[in-house]
Amino acid sequence: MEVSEENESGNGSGKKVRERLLDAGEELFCEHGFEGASVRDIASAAECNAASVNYYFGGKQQLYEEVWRRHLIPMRDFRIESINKVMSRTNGGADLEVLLRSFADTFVSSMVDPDRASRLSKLMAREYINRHLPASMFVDEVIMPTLTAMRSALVKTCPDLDESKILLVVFSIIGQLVHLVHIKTMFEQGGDYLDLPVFDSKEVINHIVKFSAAGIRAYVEDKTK
Amino acid sequence: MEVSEENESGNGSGKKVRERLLDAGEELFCEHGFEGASVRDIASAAECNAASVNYYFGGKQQLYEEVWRRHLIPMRDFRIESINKVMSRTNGGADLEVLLRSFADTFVSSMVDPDRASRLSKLMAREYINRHLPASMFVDEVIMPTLTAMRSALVKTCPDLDESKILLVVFSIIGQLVHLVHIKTMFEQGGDYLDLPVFDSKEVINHIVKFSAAGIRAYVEDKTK
DNA sequence: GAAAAATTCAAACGCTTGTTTTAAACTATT
DNA sequence: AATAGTTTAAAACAAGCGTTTGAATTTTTC
Repeated sequence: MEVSEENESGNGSGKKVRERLLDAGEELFCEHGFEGASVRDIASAAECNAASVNYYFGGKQQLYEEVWRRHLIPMRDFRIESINKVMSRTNGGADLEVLLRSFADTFVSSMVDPDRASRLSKLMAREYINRHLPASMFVDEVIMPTLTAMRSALVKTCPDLDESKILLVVFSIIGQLVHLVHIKTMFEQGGDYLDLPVFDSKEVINHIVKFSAAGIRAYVEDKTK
Repeated sequence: MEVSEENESGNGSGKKVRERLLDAGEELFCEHGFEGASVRDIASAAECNAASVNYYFGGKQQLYEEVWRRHLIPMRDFRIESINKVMSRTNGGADLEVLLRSFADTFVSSMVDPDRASRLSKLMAREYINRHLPASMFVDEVIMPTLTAMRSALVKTCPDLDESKILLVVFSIIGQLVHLVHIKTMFEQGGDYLDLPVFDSKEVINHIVKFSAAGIRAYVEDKTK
């Protein structure tokens, strides 16, 4: 009845069921969301029985949380590291545009592993809007670290930016990025949006950087006057 | 077996079932989304039998579309009218901030009827991300008219703004507004986001106006140089 | 007022969902 | 080889979904 604790030693070739379930769960949760991915679909993608989800994780919800847990800390570290890299490269007085582009890039492809690069960002964009993780988990591990890292980077980059406005500024940037990811997902999943102009992600990110930099400087100029 | 066509004369006091279903459907779809609102819940909110949904509308999907259809044209007209009002008040050379504020206000409370003011905007923010209407309906009746009205208003307000950038600019504005509505909804629906800063809608709209105006002017200045 | 049509309602249908059960199969230890 | 512990798998379960049915009721029509 109890799961052994020493089954993390993958023997190289064929992964064990628990890990296959995590992989399949990640794939299907990212693609179809929490409700959209059924336990049976996940199990059959992992080539195992549906009951295994409950055997290994105790339920669908816990599998979902476990899928996140695998990537939360690497994601957070990757993000902070990427921000720090920008900050150190320019000795604190970093270029605002460079900072914003770095943040946008890591947001849209928020994993080190390029295979699941854009996958997790879809899941995150969903999670921003339809919460399925415990609030504490998403807020503590994703939102707050992001906010904190961006806050300190922004005050260094724009010393004249009022601290009370940083939250709003980050809100605008994330709002645009989430929207971009959703539209990307929408187009990928098909549907006939033929009369709608196509979005090129690189072009949109260029725009978000420029647009947001100008928006931020509007507040900076307020203070310098 | 056929529905009579002359039951639109509400006799003042108690509405007929068909209309009660539309009202209840609107309420529950807005609050819990398409999948989140069950036919049985809607029927019991409308104080009628669940089978009536199929009797009057042919199914849940058609009820959902009918809920939209009731408000799409008024919504579109209200929006365009609101934009036109701004444009005429300033004889074409409208203030960019005034235009943006008007658009943001009508987006967040996109109905004439103040009772369902913020309700429909929730539904629309959902629909931007999880499509349940036929693509043609949402694109033709919501996205395209919005885009067209904003495009022409923007070219009048900012003659030096490159037309190719307008789509991106509108994308940014809508991304921020959708994000605002979702966060508003999130907070209203509870959950313990106590350590997260509270958003004041008026303050956020003020910010979006200022932030976006600066973002737009970044492109204008490009061209004037 | 009777016949016809429109509407309401409870019940059931067929399907999918997440989860539990139960027994068989495998794996390692003694 | 026997045994105990772990893992798999098919089947069943209970609950929810949208929808259909068919009979009862109300309303309209003649």
